[in-house]
Amino acid sequence: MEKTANNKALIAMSGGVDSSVAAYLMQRQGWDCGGVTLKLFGGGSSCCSLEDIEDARSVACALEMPFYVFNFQDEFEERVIWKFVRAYETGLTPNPCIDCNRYLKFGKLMERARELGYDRVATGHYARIEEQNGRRLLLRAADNHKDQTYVLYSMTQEQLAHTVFPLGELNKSQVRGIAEELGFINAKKRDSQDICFVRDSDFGAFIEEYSRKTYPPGDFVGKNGALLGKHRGIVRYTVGQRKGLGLALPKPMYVCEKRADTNTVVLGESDDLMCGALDAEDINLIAADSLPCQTRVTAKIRYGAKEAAATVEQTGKDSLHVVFDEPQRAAAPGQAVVLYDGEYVIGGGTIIRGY
RNA sequence: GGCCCGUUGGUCAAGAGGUUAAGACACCGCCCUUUCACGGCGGUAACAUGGGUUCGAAUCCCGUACGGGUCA
Repeated sequence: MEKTANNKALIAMSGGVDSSVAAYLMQRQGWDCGGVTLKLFGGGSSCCSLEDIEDARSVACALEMPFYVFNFQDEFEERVIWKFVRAYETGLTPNPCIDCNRYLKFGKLMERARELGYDRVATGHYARIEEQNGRRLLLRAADNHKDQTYVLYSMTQEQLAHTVFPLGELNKSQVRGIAEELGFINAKKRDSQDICFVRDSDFGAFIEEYSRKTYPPGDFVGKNGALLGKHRGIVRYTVGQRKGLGLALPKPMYVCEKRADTNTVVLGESDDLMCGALDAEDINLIAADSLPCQTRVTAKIRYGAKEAAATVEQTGKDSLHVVFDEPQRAAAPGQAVVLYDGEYVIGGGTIIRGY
């Protein structure tokens, strides 16, 4: 086992309960802790408000640990927001949380932490890290319901080696219980949800405002090409979407495909969304350097999706082909597919197409 | 002009004398959720109009209005 460089850990504190309790637990486990809140976005959204920063500061203060605020707005804008906007423009459905973890929390933040002499970064994610034969493995949280490994699949060995997830063995009510016991100001604060940088959940409006472009109306067409109506701009839809289409049709209709080149949105019935296989690129493997052919896994194609049995094949250095035992609903290009072997995260990648 | 058909919530659309007047889409609320979605639960909301027939009419009959078709 490699030696820990030092016992200093920097805790990423959002101002919420989870990361606050994470800070407390790290301290209790004997780490020499500092707390930091990342200033990621300047707009008036739910993200990084002054109040959140003050909540985090208050907890850090109560725990008598140094507290910092890092201004990562430029990095966040380029690596998360613009990427998000460009993805929507090209008809993809991005997951900004994954990029935020990848580039900000375990990228830029970790880099800065180590410059400041902190060997580890801790966060309030519900996930576990284990070491086996010198390899760091990522495991699902003990609380399956809160498990967040889906948004962490991109972590590298280097990142895992310098990360601690103190909440991995706990469930949410235990965490809230600890926060209440300690009298944390945010013990009862509502869990975060929605995209942190988008106000009012209206991300279509956000994209238009942010990119200073408008996305023109186009056609809704059926599988057979029949014109079904007009859509309100391609960025406002995602594969699998049912609500908000504004069409009165005899059966519930869903977005099956977005064709950015023709500004067309293809609709179909629920069954038309099922797909038995998908291709993924930009992959990251955690459990091994590469996959043996035809690996049996369970796979998730959305954060909240249930895992499904599948067989995966690595088709290139950076690509995967996944075949599901049972067809899956609405695989959306741009979302991640994450592969599991029981509790262990094998890896994952970005879906580029489903069949 | 004659004849025929249609007119149900914001939209589409069931209903064929006794229904709490379906369902879908939309909208609102809640739940779920560190993405976008899906999903679950609940809510608002309609029988074009006047007059009959009937114990009882969205459902049957007549007139009016509007829409569509057809005939010279």
